[in-house]
Amino acid sequence: MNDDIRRNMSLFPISIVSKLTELTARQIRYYEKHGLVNPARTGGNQRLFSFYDVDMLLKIKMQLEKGYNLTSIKKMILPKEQEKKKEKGTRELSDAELRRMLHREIFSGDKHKTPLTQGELSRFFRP
DNA sequence: TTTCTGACA
DNA sequence: TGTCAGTA
Repeated sequence: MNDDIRRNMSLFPISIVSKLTELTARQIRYYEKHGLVNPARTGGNQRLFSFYDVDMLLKIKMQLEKGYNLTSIKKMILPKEQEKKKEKGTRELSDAELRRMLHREIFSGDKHKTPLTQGELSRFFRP
């Protein structure tokens, strides 16, 4: 299995993505409506987000914190999304490492909350 | 129980 | 953007 597949494999529901990105489900759905992310759907019409989507949301959040409004961000990100999908990654990632990291992020009881920031996730694919 | 869509404030 | 309703 290569990185591209892993990156685009849909894995988590909105609740998980919400925790990972610290965005509300409302915001995530709103961004999707505006085409900033394109999660897959389950048979029951549930959204399934991939690492790619999560990374994208983290970038959006970054810009938001920089003071950009959604429409500016949309113009910045939508064109870039096309380029990125063409990029080729050859890095072999450690599944164990990735799972440990995700497990910590997803199931950590609010004790040692370590929110992900832009790049934290993508570094597993592009060292 | 969780998520989904649409709608109002 | 938060939140409520009515579903699936």
